[in-house]
Amino acid sequence: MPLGHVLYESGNHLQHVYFPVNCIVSLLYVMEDGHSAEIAVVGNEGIVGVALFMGGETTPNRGIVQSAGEAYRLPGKVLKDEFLRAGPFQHLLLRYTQALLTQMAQTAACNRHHSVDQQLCRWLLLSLDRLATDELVMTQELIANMLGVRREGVTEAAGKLQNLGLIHYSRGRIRVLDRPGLEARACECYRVVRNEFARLLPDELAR
Amino acid sequence: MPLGHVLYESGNHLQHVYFPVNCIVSLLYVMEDGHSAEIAVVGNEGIVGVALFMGGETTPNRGIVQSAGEAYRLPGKVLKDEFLRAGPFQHLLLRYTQALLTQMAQTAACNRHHSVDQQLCRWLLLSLDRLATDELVMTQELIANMLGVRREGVTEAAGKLQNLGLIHYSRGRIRVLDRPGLEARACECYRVVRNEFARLLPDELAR
DNA sequence: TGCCGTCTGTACGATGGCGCACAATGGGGC
DNA sequence: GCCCCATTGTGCGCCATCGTACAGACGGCA
Repeated sequence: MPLGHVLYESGNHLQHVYFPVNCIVSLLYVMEDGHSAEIAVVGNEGIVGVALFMGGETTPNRGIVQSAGEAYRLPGKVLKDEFLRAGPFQHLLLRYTQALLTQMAQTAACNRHHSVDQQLCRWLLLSLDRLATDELVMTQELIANMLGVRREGVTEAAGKLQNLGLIHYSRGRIRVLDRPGLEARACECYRVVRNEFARLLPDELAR
Repeated sequence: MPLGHVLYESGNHLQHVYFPVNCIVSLLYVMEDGHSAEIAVVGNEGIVGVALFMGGETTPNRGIVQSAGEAYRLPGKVLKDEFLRAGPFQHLLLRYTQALLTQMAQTAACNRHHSVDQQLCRWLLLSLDRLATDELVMTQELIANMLGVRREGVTEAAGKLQNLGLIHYSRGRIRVLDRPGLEARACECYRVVRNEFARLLPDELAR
């Protein structure tokens, strides 16, 4: 799964679902004028394509690989059959979907009230939680797309964080040096989402 | 269900689910500093308390009556038992939940990119779609809480709409005079949400 | 009829983010 | 080892929204 690969496009009927292993997938809404905003981010705790088992077949979003890596792909039909058996797997999928709901809700609130600085911290932490490393391969331009802000805004915010010694970055690589420091600067949204995932999916995160 | 009644509070375990008949319920996230933002709005097409059957029992949101009226209340256990029978009712609930996902996603994107003017139009239309009348009983102060903006911002935006002859309001009552005109001024977000609800819940809306 | 409290209108400086333009830097490819 | 281009840094004017403050206006109630 290379960086930037589009798993599905807004409105297209999904053929497969994906279980990220060591990659991250962003769910993005792309507006008519080309602006975009990240709705949620999915890593190995989750599944890309909940619309398949929820019954909608498609959603008005784009699924795009935000950090390269591997993922399992499963034909939609296989997943749907398994889902319909109404076993523990179904419950797991539903609990994950609720966690996703929370993440989206929090994104909405965060977009309304918090500064770019805070959102960048939240975003870095959420992404990092879904990877095994402390390094992200990602240009500021791409981060800006995700957050739905200007690239310059990200440059400025990231500059502050670097000056504070919280992160180090250069040409498309961001390394996190002080995680607790980042958390302290992030808004409550990060914590709310993290706690809700921990509550709903304790086993998944323990793996 | 009186105006302002809180159906559930952030983090509380839900005891019941509600099926609005002629009222509207807002799902609100309230921040630590007291600011708030509406996440989604539920009318007679939907159900309040999806967390119950999704398996989470609770969500970090508040459910509050935004327009007085009546609703059916069902003990959570009854709904859950029915849900577990995995019949058409389950499918309906899941499709509704997906529609809710779309509404939240669109709210997030809208909060990021659109002006107060546009969002007010979207909000009025979404609320109106969930009522039988063309009049909302709601002060600008409350609308501001929902949208997560200043009351003055709503006053200004509403003033423009009134000058254009699209709405008429006075002391807590808003009447919509020109619906197509409002739609024209609303951002794409309204249309996306409406279309998605129509696609996922054709029968519900036809009632 | 008159009062009072709620609701709406208006003003003003502050500020954060936007759009644009362009400079500086550094890494990979030749 | 050098060049080119992707990436990052910086500056500037603009505008929407914010916070605050206070003035009008309407309507229910005494």
